[in-house]
Amino acid sequence: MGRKKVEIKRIENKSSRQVTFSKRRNGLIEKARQLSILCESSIAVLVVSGSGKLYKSASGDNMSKIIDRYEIHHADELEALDLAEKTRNYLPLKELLEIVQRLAQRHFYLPLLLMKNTFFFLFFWRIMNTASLKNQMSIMQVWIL
Amino acid sequence: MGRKKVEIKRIENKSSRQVTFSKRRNGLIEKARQLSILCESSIAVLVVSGSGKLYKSASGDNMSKIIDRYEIHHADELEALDLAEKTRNYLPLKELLEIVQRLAQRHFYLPLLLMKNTFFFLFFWRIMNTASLKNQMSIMQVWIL
DNA sequence: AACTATTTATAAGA
DNA sequence: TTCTTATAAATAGTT
Repeated sequence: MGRKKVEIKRIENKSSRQVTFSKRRNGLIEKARQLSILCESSIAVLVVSGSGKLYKSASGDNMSKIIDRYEIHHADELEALDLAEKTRNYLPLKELLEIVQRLAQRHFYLPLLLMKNTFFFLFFWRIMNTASLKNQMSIMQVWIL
Repeated sequence: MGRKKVEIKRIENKSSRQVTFSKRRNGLIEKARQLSILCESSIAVLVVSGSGKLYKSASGDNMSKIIDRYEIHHADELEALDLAEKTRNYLPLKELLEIVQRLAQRHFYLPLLLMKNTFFFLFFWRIMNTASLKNQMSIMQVWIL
């Protein structure tokens, strides 16, 4: 799609890498916009450059809603919902914590679990060094006012 | 890029819309993969079809990390960081709650705020009927064990 | 699911 | 950089 065929591998020259990044990033976002309109769909594109700068686009719906949709469809969420099902039968706290810890290795937060007349929030904070993760995990019970 | 030039507007014919959706969706994800490799970047693409089916791709890094990066860069997060700045000076709880409530209309959760030697989690649960949102919002102080 | 005429994207050059 | 243009790549309509 240019004067020469390019191999898909890291572009070593920094300035051509930057030029290509800019061109193709715009191209990608434009393609997303077109697909969104042509086929009535919602599309989120998140691009993080090598230097950490973020470029984003959301077409058809806003970013938060598209990401929410992702979270809902996420396989691990299904696991969490299954967990919610189990907890309705008063899963022992120990087992609950083990499942949470497994999920915690991948996610920032976990969804609300509704048990009897009480909401439980399972949450944790993922830190750079996960060694002390276990100690930073908590389960909190919240009563609806 | 085909036998005829197409206008960028909703394709009315359902079956050609589906065919185009499939072709262009694959094209988009392939473009994302290429950009990721050529320019050493991380790219997430989330596509929600008209019927609600989700298609996703993450290149260069995993989806959770890219979305985390988005959350960090998110404008509202800047607002939250600004909030964190303010709270270092012990913003009255009432004002804090008002800001949280504003943010709460758009987001499921809010980031960790680090204040003094304590972590505060600001969080809420967004429900279908947001009428009673205020009552379901909480601020919790968590001590690192 | 392939094919191919065309349009579109873009690599290199100006 | 921004614009141009030759060429590769994507894809619309067809089979």
